[in-house]
Amino acid sequence: MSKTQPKSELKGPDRSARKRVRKDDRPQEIVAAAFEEFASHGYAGTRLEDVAARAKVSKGLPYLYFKTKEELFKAVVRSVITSHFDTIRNEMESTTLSVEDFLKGPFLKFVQELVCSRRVLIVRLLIAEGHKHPELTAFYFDNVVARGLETLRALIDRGVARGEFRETALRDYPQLLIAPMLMAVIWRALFEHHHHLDTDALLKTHIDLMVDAVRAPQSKGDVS
Amino acid sequence: MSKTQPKSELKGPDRSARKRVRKDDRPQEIVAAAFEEFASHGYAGTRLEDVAARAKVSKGLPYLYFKTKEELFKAVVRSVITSHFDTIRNEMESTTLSVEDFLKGPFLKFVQELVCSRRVLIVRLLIAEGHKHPELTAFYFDNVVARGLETLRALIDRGVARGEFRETALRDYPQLLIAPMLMAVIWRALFEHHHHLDTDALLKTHIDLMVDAVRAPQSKGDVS
Amino acid sequence: MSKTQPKSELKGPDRSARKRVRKDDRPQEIVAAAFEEFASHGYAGTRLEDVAARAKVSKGLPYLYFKTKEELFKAVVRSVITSHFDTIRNEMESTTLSVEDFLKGPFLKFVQELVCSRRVLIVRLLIAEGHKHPELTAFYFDNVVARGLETLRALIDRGVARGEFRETALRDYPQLLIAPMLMAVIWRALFEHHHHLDTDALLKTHIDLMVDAVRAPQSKGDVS
Amino acid sequence: MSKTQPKSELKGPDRSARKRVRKDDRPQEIVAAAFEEFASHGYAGTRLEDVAARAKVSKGLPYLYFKTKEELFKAVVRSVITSHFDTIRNEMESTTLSVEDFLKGPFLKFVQELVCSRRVLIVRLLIAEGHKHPELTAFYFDNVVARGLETLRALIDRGVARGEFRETALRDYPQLLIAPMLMAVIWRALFEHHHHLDTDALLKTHIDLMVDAVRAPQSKGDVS
DNA sequence: CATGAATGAGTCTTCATTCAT
DNA sequence: CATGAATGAAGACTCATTCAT
Repeated sequence: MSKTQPKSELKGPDRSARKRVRKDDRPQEIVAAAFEEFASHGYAGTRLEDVAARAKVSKGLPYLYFKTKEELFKAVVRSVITSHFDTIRNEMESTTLSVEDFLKGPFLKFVQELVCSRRVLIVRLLIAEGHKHPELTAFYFDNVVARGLETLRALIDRGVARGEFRETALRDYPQLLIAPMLMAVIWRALFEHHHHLDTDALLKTHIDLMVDAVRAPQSKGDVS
Repeated sequence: MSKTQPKSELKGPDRSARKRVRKDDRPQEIVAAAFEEFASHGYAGTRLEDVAARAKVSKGLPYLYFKTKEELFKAVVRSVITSHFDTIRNEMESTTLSVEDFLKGPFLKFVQELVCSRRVLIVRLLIAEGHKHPELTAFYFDNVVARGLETLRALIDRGVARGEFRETALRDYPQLLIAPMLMAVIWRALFEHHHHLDTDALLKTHIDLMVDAVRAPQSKGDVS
Repeated sequence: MSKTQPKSELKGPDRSARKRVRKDDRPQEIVAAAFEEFASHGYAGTRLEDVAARAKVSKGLPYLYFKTKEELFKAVVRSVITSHFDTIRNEMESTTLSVEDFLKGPFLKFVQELVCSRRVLIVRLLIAEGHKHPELTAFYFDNVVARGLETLRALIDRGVARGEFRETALRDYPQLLIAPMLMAVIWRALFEHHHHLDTDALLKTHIDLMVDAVRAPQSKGDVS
Repeated sequence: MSKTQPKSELKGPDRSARKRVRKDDRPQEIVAAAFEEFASHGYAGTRLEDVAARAKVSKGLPYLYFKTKEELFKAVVRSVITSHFDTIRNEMESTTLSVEDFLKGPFLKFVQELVCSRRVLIVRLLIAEGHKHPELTAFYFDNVVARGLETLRALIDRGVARGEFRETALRDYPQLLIAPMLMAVIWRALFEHHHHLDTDALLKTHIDLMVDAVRAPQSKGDVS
C-alpha cells in the first residue's frame, strides 16, 4: 500500500504478447541479445533495458535468470566460449595431414572464419573489460587460451618430429600463430571504415611466412 | 613578468609559488591523471571526480579546460599519440643499417620498450572504446597507424631493393610486423597473472622468424 | 559517452535557487526532513526522494552526506538520541528534592513533555525497525536505555536509603517507571483518533500509584 | 463428495491425498506464513514470494484468496486478534476469585503467556504499520483495546465495590495495567540480546505494586 | 581563476501483480 | 484450481555537469 505499491489503475499495452515465444530458451535469447549489446557498447555502456528490448522481453525478465548485470555478462562470455574451440582442437590432434598442410588448410580456414564471425567480438569485450572480471578472465584463459596454445605447441612439435620443421623458438611462443588474428579483429572493429584490410589474405600471408620461416632446410626443395 | 616570483610574499610562503609554477601545465596534469583513470577503468567506468582527485585539483577544474568528459578523453588519446612515434619513424627513414639489422636492432628495441611502457595502455583503451569515438579513431589511424604502416612498408621495400629480402606479401601486410605487439599488450593486461609471458622474447622471436621468412636466398651467407 | 551521458540540451527549472540557504547545516536539514519521513512511513516506506523534497534539496544531495539510506537512518536516530537525555539524568543525580517530590515533579514533567514531543517518534521507529539495525539498537541501548535505567535505579535506591521508600522489587525493574510512556506514545500514534487519552494524567496517575506502592509505612501519615 | 478420496489413484500415490486434505485450510496456512514474514520484516519488507514459499505454495496462489498484499496483511492481523482475548475476558467476568487474586493469578498468567507467545508480534506490527491502515487499527481498537480496557475497568470497579480497593484514578487509566506488557514485548524484541530481562518477574512486580497501591487500607488484614 | 556544493537525468534492481498454461 | 514465467512501475544510487562564492 501507500508508496510501496504501484498506483496504476490502468495497465500496460498488450498483455497478450506474453508467453508467445515462451520456451526454456528464454535465457538463451537474453544471453544472445546481451551479447550483441555488450559487444556494441561494452559492459558499462550497456543498459539492461536495451538488452531486454532487443530480446523482446520486459525490463525485469533478465533478472529472473541472472541475478545481476555482471552475472549476465559472465553468462554471455561463457556461452560464446564454450565448445566452439573443441572442434578445431580435435581436428588438430587427429589429423593425418602434414603439419604444413594442416596449418595452411583447416587451421587457416578456422581462423579466417573465426575472424569474420560475430563471436570474435567476445575477444574485444574481454580485452576491454577482462581486467575487471578476473574470474571470467581465468575461465577464458583456462578454457581457450591455455588449451589452445598447448595444442598449437604440440602441433609444432609434431612438425619438428616429422622432420617438416626445424627447431625454432616458435614452439615456445605459439602465441605468434594467433597474433595476426588479434590484429585482424581489432582492425575490423576500428579501422575497416578508414581503410579496407583483406584479413583473409593477411592471415594466409602470416601462415605462409611462418611456415617458410620454420620449414626444415631439406624440405625446401619440396615447396614450389 | 610571467615567470618572475610572485610579489605577495605575505600570504602563503611557498603555496602561491607552487601555484604559479603549476598553472601552465595544469591541463597536462589533468590529462595525465585522466590517462591513468581511463586506462584503469575504461571510459564509462572513469569518474571525473577521481580524475580531479588524482590530479590534485578540485572537481570542477577539469571543466575549465575540457568542456566534457569526451573532450578530455580525446585530449588524453591525442596526448599519448602525439610525437611518440615520430622518433622511430625518422630513424627508420634515415638509418644506415641494413634492414635486417634495423629490424632486429632499433625497431625491436622500440617495440619492446613500447610494450612495457604505460602508454600502450592507450591501445587497449582504443580497442575498447574506439568505435564510439570515430573522430578519435580517425585521428589515431591517420597519425599512427597509416603512417606507421607506410613507413614499415617502405622499409620492407628497401630491403627488397637492397637485395636483402625476397619479394613477399609481407609488404602488403606490414601489420604482421606489429601484430605480436598487440598480443603482448593484451597478454600483459589479462593473463600475466595466470601465466608469465616473456614479451621481449616473444617479440624477438617474431622478428627473427619474419626476417628468416623473407630473407633473400643468396643473402643467407651475408648475414653474420 | 553515448548512453552514459545525459542527452538533455535544455536544463532544469531554476538553477538560481541553489546555495540560497547554503550553510554547513545542510546535513542537519536533511536529517530533520528524514526524521519526519521515517517517522511517518517507516524505514522501507520512506523514499529518499521525498526526504530530499521535504528538505528542499535535489534528489542526489542526501547522498553527498550519507552514503546510503541506512546511513541516513542511523544519523537520524543518533541525532534524536544524542544529548536529549543528559539533562534529566543530571538533574536526577544532583537534585536536593526528596525522591517522591522529584518523581512527581521534574521527572513527571520530563516524561510528559517527552511524550508530546516529536522526538518520541524515534521510539516507534526503533520498535518497528530496530531489529533490522542491530548496531543502531545497541547504540540506543547503551546511550539511552541502560544509562536511563541505571539512573532510575539509583534514584529508587536513594529513596530507600533516605527512608522514603520501602524495599521493593521496583529497584530491579525500573522499566516499570517507563512503561506507561510507551503506552502513551503508542496510544497517541494509533488510537488517539478513536478515543482520546489524557496522557499527562495517565503518566501522573502511574507515578502517584507507584509512589504509593513503594512508600515506606511510617511515611504514610505524611502524605495528605 | 467433498471429502471422499480422490478417484484417480494412478497419478501421485499420496500426493493428491495430501492436496485434498490441505485444500480447505490453504488460506490459513498462507495467513500463518504471512504472519511470520510480516512479523519478521514488517509490511513493506515482506515479499509475497517469500510468504508463498514459506507456505509451500506457488507464487500466485495467495492472490487467489487475497486480492492484494494489504488484504493479506489485514487477514493476518484479524486472524491473530480474533477470539484469543475472549477467553480471558469471560474469565474476568465470571470469576469467583477476589479481584486481587484474579489479577495475581489468572490475569498475570495470561499476560505472561501472551508476552512469550508468537502472537504478540502482532503488537509490534501494529505499532509499526498501524497508522497506515486506519481500518485495521480501528478493528483492533474495537475488538481488543476498547473491550479489554472496559473489562479491566469493570474489574477494578468490582474491586472497589467489594471493598478490596480504594477509589483511585486507576479505573480511569486501566491502560496502566497493560503498559508493562508493551515494555516486555519491546524489550524482548530489541534488547534481549544486550541484557536479559525476566519479563515474568517484571509483570509480576508490576501487578504486585499496583495492587499494593490501590488496596483499601482496611483490607490489608484480609489478604492472606 | 578555483572550488566543491548542488543538480537531476539515467541506470540497476526489486517486487506486487497478472495470466497463459 | 494451481503454477510460475512475465510484466512494468517504482525506488536506491551514481555521476556528468553547473555555478555561486
